[in-house]
Amino acid sequence: MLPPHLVSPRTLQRLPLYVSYLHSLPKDALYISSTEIAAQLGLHPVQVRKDLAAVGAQGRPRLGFEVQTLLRLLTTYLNGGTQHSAVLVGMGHLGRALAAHLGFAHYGFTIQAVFDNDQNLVGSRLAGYEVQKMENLVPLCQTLKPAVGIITVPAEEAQGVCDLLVQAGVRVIWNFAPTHLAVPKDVTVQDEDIAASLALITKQILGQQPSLVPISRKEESVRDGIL
Amino acid sequence: MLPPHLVSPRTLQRLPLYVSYLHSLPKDALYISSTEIAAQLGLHPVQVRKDLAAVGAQGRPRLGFEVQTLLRLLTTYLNGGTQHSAVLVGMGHLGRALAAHLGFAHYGFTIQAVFDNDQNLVGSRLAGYEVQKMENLVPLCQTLKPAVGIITVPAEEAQGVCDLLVQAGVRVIWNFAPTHLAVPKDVTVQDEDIAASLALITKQILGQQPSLVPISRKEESVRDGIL
DNA sequence: GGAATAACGATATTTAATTATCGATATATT
DNA sequence: AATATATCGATAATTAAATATCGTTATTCC
Repeated sequence: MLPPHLVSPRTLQRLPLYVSYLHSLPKDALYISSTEIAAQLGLHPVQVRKDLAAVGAQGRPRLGFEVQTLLRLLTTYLNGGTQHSAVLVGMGHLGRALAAHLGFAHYGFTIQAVFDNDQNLVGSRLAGYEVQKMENLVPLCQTLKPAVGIITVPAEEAQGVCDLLVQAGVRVIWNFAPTHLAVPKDVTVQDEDIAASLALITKQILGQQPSLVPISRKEESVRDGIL
Repeated sequence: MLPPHLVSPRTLQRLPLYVSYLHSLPKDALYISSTEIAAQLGLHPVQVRKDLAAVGAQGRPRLGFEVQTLLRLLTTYLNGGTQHSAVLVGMGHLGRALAAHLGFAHYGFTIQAVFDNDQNLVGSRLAGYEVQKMENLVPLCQTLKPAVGIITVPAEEAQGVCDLLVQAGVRVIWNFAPTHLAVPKDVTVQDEDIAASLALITKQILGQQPSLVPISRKEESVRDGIL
């Protein structure tokens, strides 16, 4: 019943994809098969079954998986049943987009405070949050104890902001600045590197790279049937 | 001399990381070793050497790799020596952030046109681009023939925009909307899924997932020495 | 009610990616 | 000039991920 304690990172990253696909299903759909999910998402049916098994889902022969049960399993697994707290530093366009987006609490995150060093922004309300001045960052974080610090400042300022967050006790950093951050080894940084994605895109354009979802000999016939 | 024609996706995604790290080096640094790069970026030295070898770099025993040569090899490999064209649809906060960001042409991309369906935005200049109305999308794309279509509209509108881009002949889609897009099989979609990243972040918080950069038995001593 | 079948779940195989090992080399040091 | 050593580059071993295979099951159709 309980999902195994170690789900591979690759599987983990696909889980939200299933959630979004399940949401797109007509309301009266009771069951969905791994075959169908795979065909729609361009994945391999066996991979889908393994991914779903990882969160403890079980299907029925000939029918597939119960949609609502599956959704529940996935979402509770993904946010661990609890809401996580975060602070966001840098209320430029990217920061505002993220703040508004994550504001949709169904991602399991709650933004507790947002910061910026622009005096014109400090004190104003953006995306529903009152922008705090940078001087408040360390003291506020020390009391709020956010689980994550989100960095959406220019590359040049990112390391400084990171240091402040670390100093304030934040141990997980989500870095959107296009630069590498040095942190103590008990702190983890997850880089959201657009350059890495661009690299893939570029190779897609040049057609020199294999597709991200490589088509195997066996699957070809299946995929041909999609469209 | 010429880089091998197939660089693995994982390697490809790390290349920009090396670029950014090399840029952060002091100007008078002539050589850099894979050992040092690995230590700073939290990677394995062998992996770094293999990655660099993939773009044709060669180092010197005891010294490492010539910084400037390495940078040149990486950047020319990454953008294939040419500039790529793109159009961007959706000039909300995310769209503006991307437009401004990619405007820095050193990513090898040129944004040819930006679109939005908000009449208040159409005609205005944002991030240096004059916002076009949606009606212009298909005809403009047919003449401009952009290599990539970037989608930064709300999830509900993404499929419609995607269909228009496909109709206009765009064959590579970079999708920032949190939804899965259905496309003909000669079109590739790269999803920039924030939910997938969030999934990793959440597991980081819960401490249930292995680190993204797992620490091997052998490397532990090296990493301990970083800080 | 019985046969046909679509889909599951478990196991095995294959492929990709990472990490380890080690000889060769060129620089620095004595 | 000789020696010690840091680093490379190549190959081998390991680990992780994806895909294939196949027996089982429960539904549907006859």
